[in-house]
Amino acid sequence: MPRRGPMGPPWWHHWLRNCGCRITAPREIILDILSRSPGHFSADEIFFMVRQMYPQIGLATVYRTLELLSNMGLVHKLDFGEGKARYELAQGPETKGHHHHLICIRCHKVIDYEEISEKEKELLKEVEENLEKKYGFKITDHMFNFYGICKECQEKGDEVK
Amino acid sequence: MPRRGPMGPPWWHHWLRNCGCRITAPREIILDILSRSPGHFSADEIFFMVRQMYPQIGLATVYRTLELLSNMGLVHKLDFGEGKARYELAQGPETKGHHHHLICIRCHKVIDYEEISEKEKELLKEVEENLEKKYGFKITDHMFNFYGICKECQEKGDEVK
DNA sequence: CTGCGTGCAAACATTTTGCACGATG
DNA sequence: CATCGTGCAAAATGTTTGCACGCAG
Repeated sequence: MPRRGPMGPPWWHHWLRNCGCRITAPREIILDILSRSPGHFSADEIFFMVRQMYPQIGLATVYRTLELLSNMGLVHKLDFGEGKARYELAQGPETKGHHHHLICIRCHKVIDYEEISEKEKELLKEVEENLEKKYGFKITDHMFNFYGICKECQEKGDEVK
Repeated sequence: MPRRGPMGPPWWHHWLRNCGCRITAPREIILDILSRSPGHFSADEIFFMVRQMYPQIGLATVYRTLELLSNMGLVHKLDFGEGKARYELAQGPETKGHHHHLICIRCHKVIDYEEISEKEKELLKEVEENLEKKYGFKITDHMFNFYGICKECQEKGDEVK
């Protein structure tokens, strides 16, 4: 069921092979679902989505696959302070390639924003290059979070109890 | 034991009062410790540090206090993918006010970096103002993470197993 | 045919919660 | 002196692991 181009294997096959990993149904289905679903999903949300196409899957496999993909840099493991991780595709043909969030520290609402100016893009590239040089890192991705209090929570006042 | 200025109460008293919270020994000690310890600490690391000054403290109180401080925006709850949260002071007289991390997706090593150019500072301020206007958020903090593969892990090759 | 990957269930770790007592303002 | 906050222990939750079977390469 993975969506493919006019023909040939899905784009992620070379990622898996390059890492010495086998191509299996659970991996294909998880990647397929992530690649066509924008947003951040918890492991059990992914579990339920995958189960609809592949009912015999186990939750442990979902966790193992997500960790694998995360170690490959294909998937981004996120934490918004809810006590469980969330995941999103980090790399892919249709990925915009940046993950910028506005997170409310009271209600944990998350807003994705996409706006990014040319100036920012340039500066970002510069910063990444400096970091790579200085620390010997091979940077594959980034995530910018802004924390604050959302409109609704501001209206509730400053009491924190 | 909290370190105070020449006289008068520690700087965080007004934060607590402003939120309608009482000033108690556990809260004072946790804030005191965080404010003089740079770095990111897990709940139980903080628990052990606090216990040395205040042995009767319970781990639950540490969690409750950290959540409180996090909701106030005084403390930053971080997740580097280790399966437990880490905390650091977000606001305070000596806080540099930015939390920028370089995170290895293989070994989860975290490098804090402090370098930030004037150009970046300006742009950041601009971006924050735009976001506040556009989404009605009151931004209190931010965190920038760059993900990649550290020098050591690069040497181990691409196999991810 | 040789491992690697999977499903299941049990184990683990961290974090949260209920309750009765004690401290704060 | 009325609550709010705390300590303890138990519970809940999310995530990891051990093992035997099955499939990819």
